[in-house]
Amino acid sequence: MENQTVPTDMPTRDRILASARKHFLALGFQAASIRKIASDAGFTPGALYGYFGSKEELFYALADPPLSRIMQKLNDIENEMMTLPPEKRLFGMNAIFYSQIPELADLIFEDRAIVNLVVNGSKGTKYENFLAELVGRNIHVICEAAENVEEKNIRMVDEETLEILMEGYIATLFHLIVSGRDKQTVIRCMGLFGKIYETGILSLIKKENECDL
Amino acid sequence: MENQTVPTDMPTRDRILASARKHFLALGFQAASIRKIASDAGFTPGALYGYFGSKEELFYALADPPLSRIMQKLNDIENEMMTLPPEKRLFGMNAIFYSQIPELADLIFEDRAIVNLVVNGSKGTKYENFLAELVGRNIHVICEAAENVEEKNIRMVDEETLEILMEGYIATLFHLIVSGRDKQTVIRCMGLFGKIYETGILSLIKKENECDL
Amino acid sequence: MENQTVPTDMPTRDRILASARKHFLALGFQAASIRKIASDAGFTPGALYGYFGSKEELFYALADPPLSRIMQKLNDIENEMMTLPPEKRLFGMNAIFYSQIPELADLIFEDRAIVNLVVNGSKGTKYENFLAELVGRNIHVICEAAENVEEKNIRMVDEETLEILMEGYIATLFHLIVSGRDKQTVIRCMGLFGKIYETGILSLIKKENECDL
Amino acid sequence: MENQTVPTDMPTRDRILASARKHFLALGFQAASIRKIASDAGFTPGALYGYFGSKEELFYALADPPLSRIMQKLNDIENEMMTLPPEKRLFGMNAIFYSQIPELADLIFEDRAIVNLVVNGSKGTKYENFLAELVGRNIHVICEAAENVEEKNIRMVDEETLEILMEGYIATLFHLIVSGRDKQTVIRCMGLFGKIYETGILSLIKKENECDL
DNA sequence: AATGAATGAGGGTTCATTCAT
DNA sequence: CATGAATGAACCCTCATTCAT
Repeated sequence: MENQTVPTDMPTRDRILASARKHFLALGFQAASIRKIASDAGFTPGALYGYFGSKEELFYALADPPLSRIMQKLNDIENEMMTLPPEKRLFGMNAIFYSQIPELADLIFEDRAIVNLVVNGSKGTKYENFLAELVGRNIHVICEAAENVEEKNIRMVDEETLEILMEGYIATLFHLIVSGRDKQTVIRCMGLFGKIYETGILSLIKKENECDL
Repeated sequence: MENQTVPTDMPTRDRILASARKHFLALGFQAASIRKIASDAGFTPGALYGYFGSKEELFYALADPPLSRIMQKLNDIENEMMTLPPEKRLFGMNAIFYSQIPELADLIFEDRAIVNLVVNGSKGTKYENFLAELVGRNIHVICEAAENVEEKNIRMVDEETLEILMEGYIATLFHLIVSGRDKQTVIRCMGLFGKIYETGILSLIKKENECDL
Repeated sequence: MENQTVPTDMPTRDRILASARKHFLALGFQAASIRKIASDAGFTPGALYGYFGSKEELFYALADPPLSRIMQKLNDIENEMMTLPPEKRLFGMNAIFYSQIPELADLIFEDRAIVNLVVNGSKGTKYENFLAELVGRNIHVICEAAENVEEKNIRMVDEETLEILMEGYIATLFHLIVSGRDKQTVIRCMGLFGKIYETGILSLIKKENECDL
Repeated sequence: MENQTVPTDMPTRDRILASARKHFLALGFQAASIRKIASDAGFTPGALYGYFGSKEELFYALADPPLSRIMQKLNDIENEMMTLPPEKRLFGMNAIFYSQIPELADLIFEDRAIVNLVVNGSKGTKYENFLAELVGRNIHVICEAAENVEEKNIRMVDEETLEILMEGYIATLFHLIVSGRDKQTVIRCMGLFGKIYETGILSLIKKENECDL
C-alpha cells in the first residue's frame, strides 16, 4: 500500500474516501490504518478528522450510500410483495423477486466491492452482522406469508427449516455476488439459485405429502 | 472481556487455552489480544509464551486438532469416492457423501465453535482461505468426475456454473454448521441442501435437454 | 540516564537526535532504548516515530552524514592515488595519504564521537563491519599497487603479512582517533604511525633481501 | 542457535559452560540469552542458577580462568623486566618480551576465542574496558623505565606520544591475536609488529636528535 | 540437582485521536 | 483547510531471575 497513489485532482474529501476505500477493501475495517489512509490520500491523519469524526464514520461514509440504496430496493420489493393478497403471497413472492433481480443486480454492481466489504470486512462496525440481519428480515416476511397460505391441505416445511433454507439462499446469493464474477453471470445464477431452491423446496413439500422425508 | 473469568482449577495450559478460545471466538485472531487472553486466564503475558511460541501458535493449538480431524475425514470421503468407476462417479458421489454426513457432523460438532472461528475469524493465520481452498478442492474432484460421465446424451451444465453451484453448496453447508443449530437439525439440513441442489441441478439438466435455459 | 536532560529550546527532531546521540554513545546501538531516548528528550516513544522510521533509521540519521563525508574523502584520496603511474604507485601512495591527513582529520573531528560509535557500538546496524570493510578496501588497493611495482629486485612481504600490517595500521589509526586526544595530537600521531609502519616495512624488505626474516 | 547441540555426556556445569561459551562467543554478553543458553545445554533456565549466581557470574566462569592466566603471565613478564637495572630497563624490556612471546601466545591460544570475547563482546561486564586497562598498566611500566634511562643525551619522545604508541602496539597485537589466524602466523607477526614499532621509534629518536620531526 | 511455572520489567513499534497553529 | 506535533494506550514478544517442589 504505497504512499500517494490516489489522484490529486479531486476535492480533499473525495481523495480521502478513495484512499479509505482502497485500504478498507484490501484489509477490512479493523486492520486498515487511518494513518496510511491519510498518507495515501496525500494528507496527514488530522486532515481526515475535519471530514469524518472517526474511523467508523469514515467507513460509514463509504458503506452507507450503496448499502441504503440496496436496502431501499429490498424494501420496495418487500412492499410490492405486500400488495399481493395474503393467501397468494407465499407463492407469488418468487415471481416478484425474479422480476426485480436485474434492477437489484444493477444496484449491487454499482458498488459491488463495498457490498463485499460489508459482508466480509466490517467487523467492528454496525454492519458486522449485516447478513444475519438481512436473513432475519426475510425470514420474518416469509413466515408471515406462510401462515396465510390458502392451500391448507399441503403442510409447509416447518419454520426452522424455512429459516435455514432462507439463510442458505441468501448466504449463497451474497457469496455469488461477492465472488467477482461478471454481472450477467451473477444475474443468471441468482435466477438459477432461486429456481434450485424453489424446485428443491417444492419437491420437499410434495414428498412430505406423499410420505415422510 | 473482564479479567480472570476463566476457572482456576485447571492446569495453566488449559486455562490459557480456555481464555484464548473465548477471546478468539469473540474477536477473531487479529483483534484478540495476548495481554487480555493472559490476564483473563489469570497470568501475565510472559507465562503464555512458556506454553505457546506465538499468538499464531496459540491459535493453531486450538484450531489444528479439530480441523485436521475434519480434513482427514474429507480425505477419507474423497478416497471412497475414488473407488467408484470413473463413469459412475459423478452420480455416485452424492450417495457416498450423504452416508458420511452423520460421521462428518459428529466430527464437526466435537468443536463447532472452532470451525466457526476458522471460517469467520482466521484472517492473519494459515486458515484465512480455508473455505475457498475447500471449494477449490471439491471443484477439482467434481469436474474430473463430470468429464468421465457416461451418458453423453445429456449435456452437463457448463463448468463455471458447476463451480458456482459448488461454492454455493459448500458455503451454505458451512453457514449452516456454524449457525448454532443443534446437531440433529444440522444433519437433517445437510441432507436437505444436498437434495435441493441435486434436484435443482437435475431439473436444470432436463430443461437444458428440452430447450435452452 | 535520567529523564529530560536534553535542552528543551531546540526543535523536536534535534532534541531526539541529541538524546539518541547521548544514549547510543553511552550504550551502543543495541543496548540503547528507544523508550529512554524518547523520554530523555522529553517525549513519548511514539513522537520519535514521527521523525524516524525505526531505531536503525535513527541511528543512521546520526551516523550517515559524518560517515559518508569521511568515506567520500577516502574515495578522493584513493582516486588521487590512482592518478599516479602504476609502477610508482606503491611508494607514492604514502605521500598522498600524508598530505591529506589534516583534511581527513578535520573531517573526522567534526564528529569524532560518531566515528567512535560506528567503530565500537554499531553491532546490529549496517556499519557493524565498518572497520573490516575499510581494511578490505585498502588491502585491495595496495595489493594492486604492489603487483605493478617496478623494482623487481626487491621482494615484497607476502600478501598475508601485508594484510595483517594494514589491519594493524588501520586499527591503530582508529584506536587513536577514537581515543579522545586533541586534534593536533591525533594529526601528529597519524603521521607518526604512518612513518613507523613505513620505516618498519622498509626495514623488513631490506632484511628480506639480505637474509631471511 | 538450535536446541540441544551440546554433548550430553558431561557434568551439568560443563554442559552449561559449553553452551554459554557458544552463545557468548556468537552474540556477546549482552545479546546472549540465558534462556537459550540453558535450553541449548539441555536444561531449563533455573538449573543454571544452581551453578552460577547470575548471567554475569556465568560469563566470568568462562572468562576469568584464561584471562587470569594471561594476566599472571603478563605479571611474570613485568616482574622479569623489573629485575633489570632501572637504567637499562627501557631498552632491555623488548628483548624480554620477545623471548616470552611464544609462551604468551601458547597461553592465549589455549583459549583465544575467550580473549576475543573479552575484547569484543564484554560490554556490560567488568571486562568492558579490558584493553584500555591493559594499556594503562603497560604505559605505567614503560614510563617509569623511560624516566630512569641512562642516556640522558637522547631525548625520548614525550610521554603522551609514548602512551599513544603503546596503545597502538597493544591494540594491534590484540587485533592480530583475535583475527583468527593460525598460531605460527600470530607469533611471527607479534614479533614483526614489535620490530616495526621498535625500528620506527628508534628512527624517530634519531631524527629528533638530528633535527625536528 | 533440576524443573516448571511464573513474574515484572522492558524491548521496538503502531495505533486512533487531539489540538494549537 | 490542513498540518504537524504529540499523546497514551496498546500491540506482540523476550528478558533475567526467582522459587516451590
